Amino acid sequence: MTRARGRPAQGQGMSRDDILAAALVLLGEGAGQGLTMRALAARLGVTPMSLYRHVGDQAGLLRALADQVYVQALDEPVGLAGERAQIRALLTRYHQAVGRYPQLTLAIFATPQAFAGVTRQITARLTALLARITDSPLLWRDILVDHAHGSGLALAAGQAQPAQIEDMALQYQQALDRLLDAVCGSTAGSPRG
Amino acid sequence: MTRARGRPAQGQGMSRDDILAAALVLLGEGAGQGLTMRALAARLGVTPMSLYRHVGDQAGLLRALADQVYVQALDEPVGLAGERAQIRALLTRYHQAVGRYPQLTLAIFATPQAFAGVTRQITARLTALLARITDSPLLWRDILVDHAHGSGLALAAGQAQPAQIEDMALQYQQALDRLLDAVCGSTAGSPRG
DNA sequence: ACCTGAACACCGTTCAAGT
DNA sequence: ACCTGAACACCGTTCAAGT
Repeated sequence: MTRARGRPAQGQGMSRDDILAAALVLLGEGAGQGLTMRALAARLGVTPMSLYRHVGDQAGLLRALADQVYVQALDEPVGLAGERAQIRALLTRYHQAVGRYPQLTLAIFATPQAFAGVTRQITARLTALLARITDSPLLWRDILVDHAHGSGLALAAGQAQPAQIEDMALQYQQALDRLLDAVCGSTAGSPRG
Repeated sequence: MTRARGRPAQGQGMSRDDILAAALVLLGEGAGQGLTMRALAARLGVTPMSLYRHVGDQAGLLRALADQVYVQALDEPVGLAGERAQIRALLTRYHQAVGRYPQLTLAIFATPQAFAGVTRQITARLTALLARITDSPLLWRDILVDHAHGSGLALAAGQAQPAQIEDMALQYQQALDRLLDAVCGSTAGSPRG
């Protein structure tokens, strides 16, 4: 049951990915206030301190988790024509990630050092896409990202049941469509939006 | 220095308002990860347990703080004609409150039991106002509230300096105006928006 | 290199006093 | 009614081992 004291045998040590996977399971269970280093270590059958070699500290763990969770928003969708459709897909996937682990999103907001690099990639791509359909790409980028965060965090406050999550996703898409209408409508030169 | 052990003399005990005021000071200092019962008690020169008779538990404290901070959003503005102007004033004040103590907002999202009653009043008034200028008041209510939350919380992540806060307020107003354009524009029957 | 145990400085909260 | 001290079950993290 308890692990040997010294260096583990070849292939017996836990990997960084083992830690991240266990952390996501813990977050997925919506366990209490969420993720702690000690609870995570207990689930892995390991002392808390052994985590530090792999993830740095708690902020490092959160950052690694954010990277892993949010990177899926950047998945290339195949055969999606038009900036609007691509923006829609990008934000829908990002919102899905934010809403899937609201406790993680909350923890990241409370731990600025944990802000993921992949988030900057997402906003950069979003800005580039917006620049092609509006004169105010930065303004709309902030609006769309802030709205996605607020909508995703409402899941944390709502103690969302799995059934509600689908509803929330639909509601988000509705809201997003209205916002994209506004983005297109706000540009004089766009061909009918 | 240290307080007597028994019941304090007349008028010597701390009041609930003393606790809330000290908590806001603590939050305002952006102290570390924020508000703890023990740090709050230490600032009041009191043992942590003495707080519990006044505010219940930590969720109760957060709820009381949220009520006190967010209620200012409901201040009646004098001589503000038109639904749009009233919505603008309501949301601007709400966003100001959310952004003034982002740590509090974050803590409330993480503690759903702490959700303030005054928040429901704010959304109710917002819905009533929206119903008079759009066919989809609930959809736009969610969009506007989620956006205000996301924008306010960005302050927590950004470790905002006081100077930046003014900029953020201006940026929010710009964004809000665009969104209100969209609200008005989305209704066929409105007289030119 | 990778894990352990003990330790330090914290948490929120309950409970039995004390006046 | 209102505050205290001791206690319980937690936190994140450092440090000196152990293999």
